[in-house]
Order: sequence, then structure tokens, then C-alpha cells
Amino acid sequence: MPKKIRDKVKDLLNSKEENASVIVKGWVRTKRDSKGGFSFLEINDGSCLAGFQVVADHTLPSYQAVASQLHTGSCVAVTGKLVASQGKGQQWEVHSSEIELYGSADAEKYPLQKKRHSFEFLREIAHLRPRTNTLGAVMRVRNRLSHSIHNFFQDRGFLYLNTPVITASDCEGAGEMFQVTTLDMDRLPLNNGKTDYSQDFFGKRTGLTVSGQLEGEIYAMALSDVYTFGPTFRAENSNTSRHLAEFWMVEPEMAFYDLDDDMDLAEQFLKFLMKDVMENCQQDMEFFNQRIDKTILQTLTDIVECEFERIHYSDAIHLLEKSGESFVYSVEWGCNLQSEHERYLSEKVFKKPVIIYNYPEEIKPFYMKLNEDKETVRAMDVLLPKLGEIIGGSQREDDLDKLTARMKEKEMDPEEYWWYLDLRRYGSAPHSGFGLGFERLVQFVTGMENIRDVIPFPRTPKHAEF
RNA sequence: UCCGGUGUGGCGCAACGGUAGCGCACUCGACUGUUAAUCGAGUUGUUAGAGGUUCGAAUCCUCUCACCGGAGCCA
Repeated sequence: MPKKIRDKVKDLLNSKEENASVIVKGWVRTKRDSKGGFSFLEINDGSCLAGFQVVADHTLPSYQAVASQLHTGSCVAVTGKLVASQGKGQQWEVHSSEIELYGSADAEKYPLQKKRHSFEFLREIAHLRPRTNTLGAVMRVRNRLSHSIHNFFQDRGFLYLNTPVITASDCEGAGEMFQVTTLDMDRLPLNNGKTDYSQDFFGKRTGLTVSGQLEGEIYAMALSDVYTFGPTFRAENSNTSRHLAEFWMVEPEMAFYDLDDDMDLAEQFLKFLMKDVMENCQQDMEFFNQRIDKTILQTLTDIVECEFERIHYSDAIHLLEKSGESFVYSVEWGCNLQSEHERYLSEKVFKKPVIIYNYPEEIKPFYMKLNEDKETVRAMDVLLPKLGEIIGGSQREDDLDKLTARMKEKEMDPEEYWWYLDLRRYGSAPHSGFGLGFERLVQFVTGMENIRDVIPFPRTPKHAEF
């Protein structure tokens, strides 16, 4: 049996053993002194939202130090006995026999107070914000979601696939890439006036991945069902509460799935995750429901219980055209749906998640399967009320000639994608997949307004401090 | 990138073109079990930066920077 380091607060709160000897280690959230000769400390160790109350009285050898040096932010190790609390706020507390101060925190300088801070301010101290209730709760929920994403796919026999972060292939249409190079930027080797990438580390121009989809397809065409879950990068100058330059994406890719199967999986997936987080992060989710978004638990419950609406793109356009709403962007067949349109459909018309599918061919990437009408492709977007698009997916084009033709239409060079085309040349099969922005999921589930507050270290234009 | 808004003690905010103030935090004191403890006293400011208008600018004007919200791009 491994050595016991300490007792986690989460375990102590569920304890049944009165008078047990315990060691609590963590950071002081508040100290309440009573001149009768004792102090109450609230210790949080991140194992759960709640802290644990420690009573320190004057018989403690280190009481002088406790009273004078222990402030909010200090880290301590408390040895003592678990006893039923006389106070109202908690069932248990620790009566300390020894308190060791690991590290104090200057009360006049420590930036976190016992009161609520603005998220803007907390972003400026991203190295200390995980010590707040909200960020702690976000990270525990984020962790649970991450865990249950693996559970969902593993239970269904999907293989977890690690696709490369550095890549030479640009998943066309997915956005601008960050360039990866070891060339001396002040003295670039030239060839006919252009940068000579043959002298670069990989002998060609490379960048950070914008999607693992194409690589996912390679493995789906051998192992059937795979999923990726890893960091993704977009060098877009996006400044919104829903965009990051570095974010995590989940991308399942399934052989023998058509678009309907793809939509079924996406719907089951979202419902599974939302149900799981409500069951396994009760305390944190109640916190969000109380402090961040008072409707979030109801919203999640409704989504778990409802059936997602599924409509053709053409029908969506029709609905919008005859809606009588005055949109900033006018609607006509062939246009991209704008945020206002998506929100109208999911919030006003259906009041639940909506899957729109069969989009016009011109506005979607080359790899999506062309329908018989030759005008639309088997693409689908899952739209959530308030958040908008959370999942985008499609059935992939599995016909070599059609795929090559579409690439040429979009002015792409099929030679560069020879390996991708080989998948259609040798043992091609119908297959589908989708992508889910992980932070957007965390954002939706917690009710947090800004995506920068649901990732430990947000990367956005001009921001990479921490 | 575009549109709009904001920038004042450590934090959250107030102040008609006329002496920069409040709450919290912090420091000291009071209190025999506190829960955002409570009560009393006290400390804290180049009003984002540069220029301009004015007898006088936190306040009006110009530019720069930063942040927030919305839009575009998307996940």
C-alpha cells in the first residue's frame, strides 16, 4: 500500500469516522479569528469545491505563528482530529494539534480576496486564478468531460488516435496555420526571390495542425472507428468570446457510417457528456447554476431528454425567408448561415439543439460527399441555443473521380494529397466523422460566458503571457 | 479585422468643466464557535499614456495603448 501523503478534503467530507487522525494540506481561503483564543481556517485543496474547516486554538504550540502569519493564500499542513462541527455551515471539522506553515502569503500583496473578482481581472493573474471557486469548478468539470469523452468512445470500441501536431497538410478551409520553422527569420534562404523551404527542418513548409481529420480518415480506413482528442491551432485574428488560437478538438472518424449514422452519434455523444457531468460533478454544477447561469441545469436536462431537430439546409433557408424577422444579413439559398440565423432557428423556432444538414456544395470543403442532386454535400452542423455551432461533420467523399474533380474546382493540387486520394484508390469505403470544439463544450456545460475562462492558459491574439 | 463601450487606490465602482469619494481588501483595536463573521478607528491615488481647448480637465477634443461586448472567420 502506498504511503499516505494526506487526506483529501473531498474524502473527509464523506467521512463517517469520528475522532480519526487526519492530515489536511491545502491553501487557506479565509481565517476568522475569535479573541477567545482560537481561529477558524477554511482550507481548500482543489479536490472539491468546498473547503474544510480547521479549528486552531491557543493551546496549539504554533498558535502565535498561526494567528500572525496565516493569511488568505497561505499553504499549510494541518494535523488533527476529525470531529463533528458545532457550527452550522459544515458537518465535520478538524481540531488541529499541529499546523505547519509551508508557505505564507503577504496579506497586503496577495491579489486574491475573499470576495468575488471579475473574470477580466483574474485573466491578468492566470497563475493564481485556479485558486478561486469558479476556476476550480471549471477545471474539475473540464477534467470530467475529458474523462467521459474517452469513456464514450472506448465503450463503443473506438481507438484513441494521436495525430501529429506538426503537419505539412492544410485541411483546406479550416483556417490559417501557424508556421513551424527553424530557418533564421532575419536571413531567409532564397530561391528565385522566394523562401527556399527545402532548407527548412522538414525540407518543406510546415505548420501547426488545424485539424486531425485527414489523418483520422487514414486510420479509419484500416481500424474502422477512431477518435482524436488533442490540441489544434488557428492563426486567425479572431477576437470573440468563442474563439481561441489554441484549443482542443475531439474528432471521431468512422468507417461504414453514412451521414445519418454520423448525426446519431453526435447527438448521443452530446447527451452522454451532459448527463455524465450532471451525475459526477453535482457540487460544481450546482455552483454554476447558482452563481454563473441560473438556467444551466434545466437547459442541460432539457437537452438530454429532447430529440434534436434535424432539417435540411434548404428547409432552414425556407424557414428563415418566411420568418418575417429582419436580419442584418439577408438570406438566400447558397449563403452561409450567420450567427443570427442559427440563433433564430435554435432559440426561437425549435428551442432546442438543431442539426442542419445537406449544405450547398460551394460553401463546404472539398472532402465532403456530393449528394445525387450535385448541388449539396452531406455536411451537418449541430447548433446549440446561445452558443451556436458546437459540432461540424460530414460524410466524406469516397469516390476517387468525384473527389479529384472537387479538388480541381477549388483550385487545389491533387498531387499534394496523393496519400489522401490513395485511400479512395485502394479499398475505399463510405465513412464519416465530426469535430467538436472541446472548450466550447466546457463553456456550454458550465454556462461560462467567455471561452478564455474555461481553458487553463488561453491563447488569443496578443496573449501568450502564461 | 470592423462596429460600439470602458479605462479613477490592491479589487469593484462614484464624482454637473470647479477641494477625487464610497464599498470591499489591508493595518490596528474590540468580541468565547466563526461561515462573505460582526463592531470601531486608520492607511492607500502621476484619474491608462501623449498632446490640445480652458482661468481651471477624471470630465471636452485628437492620437496611441489596453480591456470588454457584438460582428466576420470558425470549433
